[in-house]
Amino acid sequence: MKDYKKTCSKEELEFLNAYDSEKYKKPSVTADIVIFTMDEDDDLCILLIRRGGFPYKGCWAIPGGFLEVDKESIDEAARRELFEETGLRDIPLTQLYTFGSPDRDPRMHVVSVVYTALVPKDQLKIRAGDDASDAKLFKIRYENNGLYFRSTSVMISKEDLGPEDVPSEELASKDLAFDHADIIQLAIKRLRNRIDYEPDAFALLRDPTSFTIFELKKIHESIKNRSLDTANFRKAFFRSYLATGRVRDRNEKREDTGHKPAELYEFLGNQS
Amino acid sequence: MKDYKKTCSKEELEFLNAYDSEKYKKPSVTADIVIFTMDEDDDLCILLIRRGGFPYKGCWAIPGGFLEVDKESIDEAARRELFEETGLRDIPLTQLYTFGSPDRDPRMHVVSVVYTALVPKDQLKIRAGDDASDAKLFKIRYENNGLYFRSTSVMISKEDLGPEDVPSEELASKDLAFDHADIIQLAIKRLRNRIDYEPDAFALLRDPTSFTIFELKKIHESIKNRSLDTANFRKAFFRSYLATGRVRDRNEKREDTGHKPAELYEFLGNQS
DNA sequence: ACAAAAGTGTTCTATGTACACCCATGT
DNA sequence: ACATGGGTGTACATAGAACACTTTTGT
Repeated sequence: MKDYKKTCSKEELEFLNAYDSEKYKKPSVTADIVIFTMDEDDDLCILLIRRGGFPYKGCWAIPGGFLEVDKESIDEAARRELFEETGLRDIPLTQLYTFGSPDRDPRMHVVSVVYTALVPKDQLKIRAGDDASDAKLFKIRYENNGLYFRSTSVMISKEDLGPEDVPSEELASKDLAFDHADIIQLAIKRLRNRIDYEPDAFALLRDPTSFTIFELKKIHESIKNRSLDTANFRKAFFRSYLATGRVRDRNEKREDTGHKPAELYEFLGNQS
Repeated sequence: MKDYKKTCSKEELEFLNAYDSEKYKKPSVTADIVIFTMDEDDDLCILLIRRGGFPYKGCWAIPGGFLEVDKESIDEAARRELFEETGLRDIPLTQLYTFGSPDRDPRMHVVSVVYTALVPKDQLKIRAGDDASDAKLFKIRYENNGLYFRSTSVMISKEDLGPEDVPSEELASKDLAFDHADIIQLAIKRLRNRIDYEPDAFALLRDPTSFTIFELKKIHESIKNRSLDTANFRKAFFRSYLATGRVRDRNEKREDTGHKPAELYEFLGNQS
């Protein structure tokens, strides 16, 4: 693909060099990310950023930024945004959906390619970016058929403030910037559908190389927002992951837990 | 969303009116469509267009075009392209994926939002557009772990040429323009996954208001590229569609077919 | 002793798959 | 008579959900 100009005819090369790509009006393109994590209470959370400038100044929004034209793919732009916002690389990123109504942003026509990232507990160090005045984790809450967000008490920030310094904050869908409430709703829906047949949950473990079945179960429970049967979850785990070689039994136990020690497992990924 | 400027502060309104959206370089955005149909042999086909201009002049490509900025959403752009290419409106369109590598198009950085359309047999009247020199249906063929395309003998075109006038044409993935071979491969993969739990197959019926189980089965078979058991297909059909009210028994039979008359059914859609 | 989680077993039902078989029609 | 599809029934394996029960640890 990169060598197209080297292999094409002289006539075509002339056409390409004379081509004026600015003759048509273009939309702006952003890569945005819905970043999911588990907090200390084993609740599903998303990372939101308070907007420092217009439009929607002061509102909470999902992280994102403009595509650097001719320099990066949208996938790379999403990875770059994730790194700038969380300091994390090599996190599984999946494309969610692309939004492109002309009136999404009052400044101009913006096409947003949205990705979903699953970030492991504890590894997340939120960096409040230069253009963003604040960043916070919000628990996802479902109340009277609407979506709400409550900021987690334990916060990670630049100054490492204690829990007392960060008052709990409650957000409704309508308080979010742009169409980000719709985007988050879709991301949650997709995550819930995927969790039954994709190994997404492993990406949210504190340590995928050493975890118990109960820890994995808690992730499934908070994503599905309902409790699961222990026996049935184990059976499905053994069938789907241990028997297929995607998970290995470490033959070690998690001890000093206040209850019966649990077997530890290691996620090996999807390699053959 | 449209009334944002009416409800915001004077200060913000000044900001928005002074905002210069052209200060950053933007990519081009297109809406492209993978259009699936069944041909007379009950084989799965896609509609391809032969490119009349550079780049990839003379190569076959999926239909698509640039987003009209500030005028339409990408969904609307895809619907517009579908109408311009096939003359069909109100066809189910689902967003497939967004491609955005800088080197996809040798002219400039193009972000393509790709949609999948399922077009019913017979209703398709291909219009060779002004910028496209030719349009054809291609059967999808799987040979030695690669994807190939063979043009259907029976063709619909402006001049209504007979079958003899259109020689059969064989295409390999590498003969397609841009990264369209990858796009088509992904579209087929998604269609195959969806067919088991989404009512996509009904959209490919000659007449969704009057069809037999065998006709529906043939669509499933050509999408999955393998034959299915009659008894099992019926059972699944009764369970999934008749029992849930998404399909109605017409209490009529298809006759004069050279075999036992078959019961006719009507697809009612997904309304509650 | 008790809480908390670890871990095992049984039962019922729904689904997917394989396969054997008979039925009705036009040629 | 026969090809072609229409249509029914049985049998088996597996997956999911419900639930009862025992085990092992730290406090």
